[in-house]
Amino acid sequence: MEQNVEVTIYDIAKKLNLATSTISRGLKDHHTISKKTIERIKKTAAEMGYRPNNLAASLRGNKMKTIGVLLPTVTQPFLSSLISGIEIASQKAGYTVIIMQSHDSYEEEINLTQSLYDNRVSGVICSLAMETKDTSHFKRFIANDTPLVFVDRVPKDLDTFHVVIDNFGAGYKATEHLISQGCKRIAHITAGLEFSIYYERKEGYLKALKDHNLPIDETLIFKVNAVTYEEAEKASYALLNLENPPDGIFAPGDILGVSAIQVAKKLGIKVPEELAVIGFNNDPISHIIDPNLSTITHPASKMGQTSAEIILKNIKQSRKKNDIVKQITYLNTEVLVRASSERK
Amino acid sequence: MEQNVEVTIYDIAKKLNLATSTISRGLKDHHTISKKTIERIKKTAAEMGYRPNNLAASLRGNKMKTIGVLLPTVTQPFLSSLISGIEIASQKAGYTVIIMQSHDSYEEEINLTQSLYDNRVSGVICSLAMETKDTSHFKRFIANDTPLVFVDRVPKDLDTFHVVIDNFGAGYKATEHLISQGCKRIAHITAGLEFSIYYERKEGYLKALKDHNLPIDETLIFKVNAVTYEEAEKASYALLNLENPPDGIFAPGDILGVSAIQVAKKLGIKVPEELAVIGFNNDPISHIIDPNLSTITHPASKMGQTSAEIILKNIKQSRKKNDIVKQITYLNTEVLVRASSERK
DNA sequence: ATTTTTTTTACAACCGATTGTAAAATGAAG
DNA sequence: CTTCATTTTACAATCGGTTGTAAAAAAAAT
Repeated sequence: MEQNVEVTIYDIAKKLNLATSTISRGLKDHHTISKKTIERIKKTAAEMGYRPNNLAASLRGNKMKTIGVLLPTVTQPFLSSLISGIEIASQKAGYTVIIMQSHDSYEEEINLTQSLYDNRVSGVICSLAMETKDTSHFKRFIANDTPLVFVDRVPKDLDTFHVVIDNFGAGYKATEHLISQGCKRIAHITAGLEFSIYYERKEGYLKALKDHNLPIDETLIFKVNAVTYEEAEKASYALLNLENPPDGIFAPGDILGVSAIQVAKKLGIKVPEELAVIGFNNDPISHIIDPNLSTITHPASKMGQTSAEIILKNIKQSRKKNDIVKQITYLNTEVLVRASSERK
Repeated sequence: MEQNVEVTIYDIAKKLNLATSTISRGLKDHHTISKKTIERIKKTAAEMGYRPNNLAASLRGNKMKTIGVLLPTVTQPFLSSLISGIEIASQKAGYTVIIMQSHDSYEEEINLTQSLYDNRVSGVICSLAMETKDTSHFKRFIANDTPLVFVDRVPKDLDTFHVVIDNFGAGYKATEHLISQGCKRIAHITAGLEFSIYYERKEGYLKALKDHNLPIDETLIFKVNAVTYEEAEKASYALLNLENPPDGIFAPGDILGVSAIQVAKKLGIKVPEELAVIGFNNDPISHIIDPNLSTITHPASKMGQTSAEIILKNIKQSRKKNDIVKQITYLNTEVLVRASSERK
């Protein structure tokens, strides 16, 4: 019966009559080890079924080759694509990805932040929980020189790396598109806290109205408590049942936009003729709904890759403090015109 | 300027004039440490900003408190829900989750398997890549007594834990439902390798036809190379343009079902009157498409939680070999009847 | 053949916590 | 005041690599 013992570099050293340091260096092609020895080492290592122990290797540097990812949830299409992007970039660099879900809870976020720290991750990528206002639980990483990237939902008060889209600009573009289709009364659904992504999208919406000399009607702005189908439906009914209903809706999320279309259909309102709708994110549902939902593309996977690359780039130069105090990377978004807003 | 040095139990020991072993034990309420001392230790630990080092703690046991998760991708709704379930159960137990994507590649799966091993994870949850036939790259975990759970896409030749649904039964139920709605010529789309989930669903379909004395028509069975919209569309056109077209389609995935509805609409075929459709998974798109797609529920999050719980339960009893050689856990599925298949 | 240079290998401390065992301190019983 | 039991704390090895430095071996130069 084969003993279930792990092969270590000590075993290889013993077998080859070499020092463990030689094995360690040989395994990673250190220049001070002769090619012949390297070959011998690698050959026997393979024969003996040796597998490196990342734990032991990481202990000295006090950092795992791991990137911690802290998100509200993993089930939203945008966020799962984000993970995918992070994972692809990390995998390439030989880094591993740890995932944690805050479920949009501030409390959980704090705990998970500690857990990531306790695991001595090399870097952290985070999209903030809906509830989070205070971000002092991240300071430990900064003090520790652990690269920290906020993506999409970023804090406004922390000097770190941000990877975002121009939410204001996107809101502006979306609204402008509806205006270009002849909309005069454009409704908007909003969510979240002040200075959140939704806040900025709303600001873009307001600015576009102003720039095109359209009046701002507060009754056309509805705030939901969460971006769910239930809340979305509530919002849609509220807006479409107004005495003076809108002829366009800018929904800052595809769930909201899809819901608007569904409710419009139920109420016998023709989309896009009587109501033009544009969403946000380009989720799969946006091209399933009939008519297909116009939307703003949100480069999820790309944002993930970019975030991971920033982490990786800022890991190495250990010892010396990094000079970059804050860096905001903006990725491009586009208006994707589909049937729900296109008036020929 | 505050020095950026990590606080260790050595620092606490020095400050309190105690041995590091006392600190270590005190921190985890070991019974051999007096309550008074425990309190003192915890208090100063907190004051000094001590945070445990999981790396160091894990080195001795040679296992991180981490569960490795290896999936084809993380962006499919079913799989992201699976992750969510795994993550919730793990988080509760103080375990961390590492995610890796095989992108349905056998090669990548082998590499990632090694990477998980090198990270000394406590357990592995895997849904196999489409391509994978040989599963010897998992033997290392078994030899190592690292709990291994396959979920959804499981191998047929490895003695481990499986968490699955009854694909045969689900295929049978789906088909039977269509029959109950009066369908006589039921088409089926299939995919994947022999003995895959799709294979079993097809077997269920065939059995249902037989049991209801319906003829099996091979022209009504279409095989796609991948479960994508492009392939789905191809399949739908092929089936619906047949000389003798089907009056029902059992699609073993919602993408396939949605596509069938879309193509039917384009061809002017009425759903469900002329064509009843049922999908599989209960993805979000299934209740966005008009008419809503009937489907088979797939308890993704529950499967994830169950998998994680099996891992956790089988981690502890280290040393002694586990007696359980193989265990298959079946979770329930249900036929979710919606408009796409309901004929009043 | 001897010295210098370069290549190659060995030694040993170190990373931060865990844990078996021994020792010391305290309390109870005689 | 002993003696024995119990509680509490300390010592030191251990986990598996990494790495600075010293030493040995081989190659090149004189």
